[in-house]
Parts: sequence; structure tokens; C-alpha cells
Amino acid sequence: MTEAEPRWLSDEDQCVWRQIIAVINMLPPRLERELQRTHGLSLHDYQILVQLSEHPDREVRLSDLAEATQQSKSRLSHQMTRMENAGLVVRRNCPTDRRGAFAVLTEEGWRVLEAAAPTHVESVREHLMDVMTPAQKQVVGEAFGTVADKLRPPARTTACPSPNQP
Amino acid sequence: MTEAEPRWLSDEDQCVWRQIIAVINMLPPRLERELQRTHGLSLHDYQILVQLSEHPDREVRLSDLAEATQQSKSRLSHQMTRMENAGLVVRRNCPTDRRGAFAVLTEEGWRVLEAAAPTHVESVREHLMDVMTPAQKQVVGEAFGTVADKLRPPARTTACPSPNQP
DNA sequence: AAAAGGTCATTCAAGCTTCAACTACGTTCG
DNA sequence: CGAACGTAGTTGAAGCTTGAATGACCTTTT
Repeated sequence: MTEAEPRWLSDEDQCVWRQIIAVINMLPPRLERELQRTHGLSLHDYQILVQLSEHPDREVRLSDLAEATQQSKSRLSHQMTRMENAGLVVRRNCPTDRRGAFAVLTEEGWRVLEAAAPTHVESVREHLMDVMTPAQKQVVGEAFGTVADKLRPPARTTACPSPNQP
Repeated sequence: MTEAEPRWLSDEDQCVWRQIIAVINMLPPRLERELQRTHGLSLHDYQILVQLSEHPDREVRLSDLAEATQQSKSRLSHQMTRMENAGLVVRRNCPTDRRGAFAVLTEEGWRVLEAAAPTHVESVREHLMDVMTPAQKQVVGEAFGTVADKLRPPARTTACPSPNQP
């Protein structure tokens, strides 16, 4: 009953899976060390700065920011505290929803991002993007796009979730 | 001089890169929560158990284990302490090199791995492997293989490193 | 209008990771 | 040999992450 024979991965799939975790295990630390060394930023700091920089008025609601950067609210809250202490962002209360708050990019934060971006992009190129052929990049983008979509929590749009496949 | 125009990513590449980090950010926590809930293991615990289980006598030198699982020696050392306390592994001194040590899988560790493997594989299928087409998996495997190889520290085989590309 | 139930964000404690410092042992070479 | 250097693994402290618990506020229901 609960004892169906497990569906192991094929040798090929196993191999693919191991390449993927290997990258997952090694890439972020590598990028982070380079960012840290050159600009004193963590990868999460950077991702947050980027998000803020791309939004009107350089501010984003904390919930949205948490979702955009794929982290828990709790972690983001701590992160914001650190970044606020570092002068990269400030919090601003939301006027229309008194529970909420915005993260706002400071001038300093903007300058740090501008300074860090070129070197970070170079890192990403060197260790990842320039290592793949254009054709590979395209396929990886499509494949990971669907993977990411399935991982993302369903948007809470007051709609009922589509029924589980029958 | 040091001020060359940064080589930004194209829109397509940017998009690919974001899909990749999104997966990097979301996949491990998801797999980990499921492993944790069903068998009380972290993803790192699991990776270590797998490595040990695949080696003769179910033991591996700590250095090799650190390399195989892509973590620092320090982290592995802490991890081993925890896993030893949990009864999953034991340390054994290396007879031929008195600095070194082996990690050895215990009976208990073996049983836990056997129990956890089917559910973990299902997780990996559900969130990753079964979401990609066979063609995508193949390309991703190749692409990430080369990425991983470039990230891996050069093997220390007493050979001199190949000269930087001229 | 009040109750019930959800959401936004923060807090705390426990656990994990990192980095640098350290011990102990092997290896090389003058 | 023995000094100098490299490698194996551990430790401790600081910092980061996690998950549950909380307070404050909206929204829906009765």
C-alpha cells in the first residue's frame, strides 16, 4: 500500500541532478566572496539593492521584496535591519496600510549598487554565463523557468487554486 | 584605464540568470523542509550519507568528503560532530596518516538513509527532474557540468597549473 | 457592530555557517 | 638532520538563518 517500489533516478538523471547541486553548492559562495571582497556586500544585499533600484521611487513593500528575492519575511526583516545599519536602505511606513512598510533605497545604497554592479556582472559571466553556449543558455532558461514557476508559492489573488490534477 | 565600459548581460541572459538564482534560492529550502519533516535530516546530512554509502567500507576521508560535497573543512567538521551525536556516522583515525580521519557510516546511518532515499528522490523528481523534458535535462546536465568543473578547485596532483590562457 | 480569521512585519532562541586562528602531522630541500 | 613549508582537521566567536510565537492591523462573516 504505502510501499510502492521507489522510482529511482536513471543514471543519466542522477548525473544531471548531481551537476545541478554541485553548482548550487559552489556558485553562490563564489559569487559572494567576490562581492564581499570588492564591495562588502552579501549576495542577498545585492539582490535586494537590485530589486529596489528597479522600482519606481526605489521603494518596495517588504512583502513584495521578500517574494521577489525568494526569502522568508523573517529573514528579510533581519536583513533590512543590517542594511539599514549599513546605510543602504531605510524603512518607511506605508500610509495606506498601517501594518506595512516599504524598503527604500538610499543615495548611498544606490551608489554602492552602481559601484558593485560591474564587478558582480563580471563574476556572473566568468563563472556562469560565459561558460555556457548561447543554445545552452536558452534551454537552461526555459527549463529553470518552469522549475522556478512550480516552486514559487501560488499568487494570493483571491482566486481559488486550480483543482489538483485528477 | 581600469574604467572600461561594463559588459552588461543582454536582456535574454539577464532573464536566464534570474531564473537560475530563483531556483538556487528556492529549491534547496524546499527539498530540505521535506527531508526534515519526513526524516529529520538536513540536505547536507543527506548528501554526506549518500557519499559514504557509495564508498567501500562506507567510509571516506574527511578531506575527500568535503570536496565531494562542496563544503569547507570547517563546516564539515561541525557537521560531522552533529551527525556523530545523532548516531549517523563515527570518526575513525587514519592509520597511515596520523593527521587524517575517516567518516564512517553507522548501521543506524545506513538505515536512516535507506528510509529517507525514496521520499527524497520523489521530492527531487517532483520539484526538478520531472518538471524538465528529457531533452532539457540533457542540455542542463552538459551545461552545468562545465560550469561545475570550472568552479571546482583544481585537483592538487603535484602538477603545475596550466598557464593562464594567453 | 462584533467576532473570526487572515495578513504584515518583527522578535526571540536555537541552530547553522563562516572566517581566522590553531594544533599536529607530513614533505621538501638546503 | 632540521628549518621551512604545506596539509588534515578542529575550535571558537561572530554573524546569519530558521521557525515558531507575537502584536498590530485589515477583511470577511454573522
